[in-house]
Amino acid sequence: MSRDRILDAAASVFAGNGYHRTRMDDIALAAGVAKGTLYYHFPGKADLFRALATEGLEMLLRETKTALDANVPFVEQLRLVLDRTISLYMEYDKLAQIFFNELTSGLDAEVRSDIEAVQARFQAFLAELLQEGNQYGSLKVPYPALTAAGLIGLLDGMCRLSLRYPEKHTAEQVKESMLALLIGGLAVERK
Amino acid sequence: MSRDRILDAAASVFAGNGYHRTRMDDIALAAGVAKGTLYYHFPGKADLFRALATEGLEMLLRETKTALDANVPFVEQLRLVLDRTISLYMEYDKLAQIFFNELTSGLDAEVRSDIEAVQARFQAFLAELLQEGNQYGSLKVPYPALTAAGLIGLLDGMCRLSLRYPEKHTAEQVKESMLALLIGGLAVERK
DNA sequence: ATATTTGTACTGACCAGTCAGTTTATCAAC
DNA sequence: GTTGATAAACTGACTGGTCAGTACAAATAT
Repeated sequence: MSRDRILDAAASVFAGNGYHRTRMDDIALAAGVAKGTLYYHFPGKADLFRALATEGLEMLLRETKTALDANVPFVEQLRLVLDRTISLYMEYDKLAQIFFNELTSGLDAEVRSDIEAVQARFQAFLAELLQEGNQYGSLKVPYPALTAAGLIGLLDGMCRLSLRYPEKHTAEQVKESMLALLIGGLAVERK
Repeated sequence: MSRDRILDAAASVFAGNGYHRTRMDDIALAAGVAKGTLYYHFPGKADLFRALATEGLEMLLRETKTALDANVPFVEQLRLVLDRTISLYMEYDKLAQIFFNELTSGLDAEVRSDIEAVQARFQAFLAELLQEGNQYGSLKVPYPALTAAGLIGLLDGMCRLSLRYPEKHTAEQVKESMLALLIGGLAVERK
């Protein structure tokens, strides 16, 4: 099916150039398909992007959830989830940056809200995890939703730096830094 | 000078609509100035945006640096800096989101790199602060640059959520959550 | 005199989206 | 298994709107 070829091509072209700098003609070219075919499968550019983004984010959510292991302490669960998320981010680097960043800007409101909905589900998933940690007494997180949003940003910021200067910071260091921060904070001593 | 009026207007229009959805005519209208005047002062749209972004980020950097107080423990210094940064973010909310997010996407490479340079200076400033904390034995941060990048993302993520749902999360809660995380981490117990 | 500003009209590139038409699969009926 | 018919998939030249940037003569500061 050429619909898949289109999505694949769109992924790499969007990833390489960003939403606005990507022309429908580019995608058609990359997919080895006529421009009209794009519009046969998708109502328009925004919808194509939406399909791509939502499917990608769903995948991230699914993959991350499977990393959970209920037979393990909460802090360890958090570690597993972050580990998986960071790995996925690194693997689908360009695309990940679009999901986490480009969404904010420039898209028509209706399309954006769809994508934000999926993003919100990922955030809610993290928040819930933190909340459970609170209940089981393993964590002490005053505002889980806020913290979940922060975690995503934290992850994004670190991964982005690591991707920009791969020779300076490996994925392992990202995981290490993040975990250290989450578990014990930055300070040497507990007051 | 109408150059300032233009920058002011550009700030609010860019902030409201994002870079791509902002027309030069809009800015001219908002500034109460003829379109030609825009081009009298700035070579083009991208340059206008660049001027705005770099000046804004310079301001952030300057303001944040003045929040420092050398006669105070490092953890407290960190608190001061974050406090100031979060306050500024909240005050210039729309603009801040552009600085932190829109920059990544859609801009021509030459313009973007200018802005990224200023952003990098802010990041470097934070990294240096962390580094000093390490040396004085107050902090234990394995990779200051990485952590600094993460902190910016963390801050951005939390502030964004707080701005989207102001009734749910106040600026104070953002500061509180962030500090709690940075000082002690999420976990209840130290291993 | 020079620098700045205005107003309006214009140009030209760019690009999302269209559409009339062609090809390819599907499936019956003889 | 060939024919013919109907739909599904695909094509690519073309259109139309948008918008950055230009032109320029006249007005107004400085």
